[in-house]
Formats: sequence, C-alpha cells, structure tokens
Amino acid sequence: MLDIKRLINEKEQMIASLNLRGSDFTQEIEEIIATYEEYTKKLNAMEVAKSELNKKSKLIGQYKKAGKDTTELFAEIESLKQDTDKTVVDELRNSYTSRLMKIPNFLQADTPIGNDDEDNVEVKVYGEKPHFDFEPKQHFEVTSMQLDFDRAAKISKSRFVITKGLVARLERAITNYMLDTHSDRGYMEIGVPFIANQDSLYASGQLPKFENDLFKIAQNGGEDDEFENERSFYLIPTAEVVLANMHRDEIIEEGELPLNYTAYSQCFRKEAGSAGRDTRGLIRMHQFGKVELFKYTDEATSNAELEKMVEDAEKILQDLGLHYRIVRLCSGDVGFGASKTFDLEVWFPSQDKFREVSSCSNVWDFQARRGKIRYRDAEGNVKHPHMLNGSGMATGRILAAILENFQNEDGTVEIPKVLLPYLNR
RNA sequence: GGAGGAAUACCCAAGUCCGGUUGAAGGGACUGGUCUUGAAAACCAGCAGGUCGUUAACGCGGCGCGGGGGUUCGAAUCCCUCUUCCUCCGCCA
Repeated sequence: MLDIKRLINEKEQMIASLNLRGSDFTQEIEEIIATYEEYTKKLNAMEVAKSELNKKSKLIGQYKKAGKDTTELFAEIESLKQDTDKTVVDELRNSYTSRLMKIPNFLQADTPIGNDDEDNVEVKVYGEKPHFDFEPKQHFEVTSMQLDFDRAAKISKSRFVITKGLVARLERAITNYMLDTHSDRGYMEIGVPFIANQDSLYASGQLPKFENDLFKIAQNGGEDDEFENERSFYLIPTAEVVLANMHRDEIIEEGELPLNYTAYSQCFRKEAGSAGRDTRGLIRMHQFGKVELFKYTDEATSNAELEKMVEDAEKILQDLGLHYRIVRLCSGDVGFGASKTFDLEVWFPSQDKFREVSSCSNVWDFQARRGKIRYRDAEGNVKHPHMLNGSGMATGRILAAILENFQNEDGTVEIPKVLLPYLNR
C-alpha cells in the first residue's frame, strides 16, 4: 500500500510514476485524496466530541459518589452523543483504504519506460547458447515417459503433471541443491504452510485485486467445519506469501535486519487469462515447485540487497551451467507490488529464446505498510522495512531447462555435476 | 468428535462475579543513581508501547486489557462473535 501522506505531498510525481505502468491513475488518486481529507475532517470533529463526552462521563461518576444531582450533565451528554457516532468516519476510512489497496506500487525513478516484456532491458548475458549436432527436442519430448501429463489430466486436470522415476528424483535433487546452496549463503530455511488466510494475502498484495488467479478453499463444509467461517483460506501462489507475513503486526528489533529467508513450496495458480499460452510442457502449470528467496532490509540498503539477491539466484544457474540473461523490467511489465524488478531468463534451445525462471523484486515498503510490519532503527525510530522477494528458483522450469540444454541425441541427459551428490551418483 | 479451562503492558501476575478518577496493583527484567577498588547484594528513582488526528514546534486529543461488534453517560469488568493456546477423552500421519 502506498503511503497516503506521500501520495498527498508528492502527488504529481507519484501519479506520473503510476501512469508509467500503462493506465491513467490521475482521477482515482484525486478521489482517494479527497476522501482521505474528508475522513480526517470528520475524524477530528468526532474526536473532539468524544473528548468532551469522556470528561462528562467521568464527572457523572464523581457526582454520584458525592451524591450530587446529575440531571444537567445527562442533558449535556445527550447532544454530544450524536457527534461521537463513528459510522461516517468508518465508512470514509474504509472507502479510501479499500481503493488505495488496489493501487500498485510506485516505480523507482530509473525504471526503463515501456509497454510490455518486449521493452525490458537486457543488463547481462552469461554463457553461450549450447551447440547441438541434431535438432534439440522440447523438454517434454526428451522424457515423454517420465513426465506424465495424460495421467495428471485424468487424475487432476490439464496444467498438472506427474513426474516419475529419475525425472522425479532429479526435480527433488534440484530442490535440495537450491535450498542447501541458499542456506550456505546466509538464508534461513523456512518450512511453510501451503494454505494461507486472507489477511496474509492482503498483506502480500494478491488480494483484493488478484483473487481470480488464486485457488480459494471452498466453503462447503457445514457450520461445524473450522474452515467455514468469516475468514477465507487460499492455496498459496508462492512461498512469498508466507515469508512476507512472517513478521506481520510485529516490530523487528534494532540490529536484526537484514533478515534473509529461503523456503520451498508448491505454488498454486489458476493462470486465469493464460489460456492457450504454453499449453504443453512444464512452463505454465497450475501447481509447481519453487524455492523462494526473501529479505527484510532497512530503507537505505534495499537496492543493494536486491543486487545481492540477484547474484544468489544467478549462482544457481551458473553452477548448473545454464546460459541465461538478466533483464530489468520496464515500467509496463513491473508487477503490482514491486518498485524495481530483475528477471532471470534461461535459454530454451527448442524455443530458440530465453524464458523466465526467476523474478527478483524490491517491494520497498509496500507490503510492510499492508502488513503493519515495522522495525526499530539505531535511534529507536519505528520504520517500515523494505521487503524483497525473488525466486531461487522455479524447480519445474529449471528441470525443463536441464532436460533441454543437456540432452543427447539418444534421448539421455547429462546431469550437472552439482546435482550428482543429490542423486547418490 | 466430546468435556472443560485460559488470553491483561518486555516477562510473570492482581483486578472481571458486584461497570465509575484503574491506562491498569504487585513482582521480575531493564535504565539511572547511592554504596563499592570493581562487581554482586541492598537501597533510592524511572519504566506503555504503539498508532491515528492536530500543531511550525512544545504540546493537545482519539484509540488501546487477544481481534471485531454491541449495551451504557461510562466497559479490562456485561452481551454477541471470531481467533489463538492449554487440559482430559476419542481419532489419526
């Protein structure tokens, strides 16, 4: 959530920044600010009346103890009661906050301008395209027997997969290798729930705007079902949801930042609006594994920590020997909550292009405001930490990349050296 | 699934039946001081943070006893609801 005061004080710049995303926020922001100003006005009047009422109420207690007559006091209170009604104040506050929750984050000043992923800026290329003496197959053709989409569709639905045998073991090896590597580099491993409540999804930014892409736990259990209440629960679309809520409603004590977390989870996404895209293979699934990187930093170091996070993600690709590039996302492609994003894209020879396997973002204080997450700095001031998330990385896409890039003509696959210990080889 | 408890400030804990200077006793921890060569102990003093509004600022005010709602002139205390935790029985990986 954007800081309403910053929105007021730097209105022109903030609107300009938001508009770079591709739609015009001018009117919406103006209305939010107007509602907010109306809110503070009404709030003030209400609090003044409330203050009077509190004083008079105390007097009644004293009068009664002293045996004095209170008729006059009650008459005075009667007129105050109307003014202390907070219905209107609550309505105004709900109105401006619910609208503010749907406004994306501002973009950092150096964000390249553009409309979509075509306009992203390449900032680094590592390695070279692998050379093949034969026509490289797509990853799901390399091991058609061990990536079982047909049975997955029968048992579940399209965009789910069943992995078998060595491919299943390989994905598990990839997962463990990633987690171990990140742990060794200073990230604390966190085991996470795969179901989160709606408060958590509001704080991390998926709600209220992106409910369509989430799997919601159906509320059909009857009234004695503990999941059947006014709260809603969702399958997490990423472990980021959990990691971003680790310190919700907390104050992180001075000196504890930066906090570095890593977590593996299955991720669940409806992929609404992606019909027809990447329909074959592992690239776009309703359920996939991902190792997540997450940082809580102070205000001053978040961009530097983002660079480090990108390096930590790169380390995986380098160890695996994959050809990749890093792109800085342009204004039109940066996600809702992010202020700055780098994507890591791995070469897929069968498609003759780079595909995203990781996205590392500086969310600034956007999630911290939503989740009331604060930290105490060295002077004792309470501030919102900056929060960073990145994939390190999506295991299914890395599995696919390995299958494609290291395939042999006979259908076998060379396993990267770093994974061999994880396969007991 | 059944039957009972409980949630108060950094921690422990009184107050809740019977609403009124209780924004909250007491203890511990913590901070400062006295004493001491130094420390410990003892003694003295301080100790609600956070958040929102307002103000140039000092300040003033609202909220706040697990969360949300309600009753009342007034709620830690009464009512409703949700969440979390604990004990026993049952079931289960």
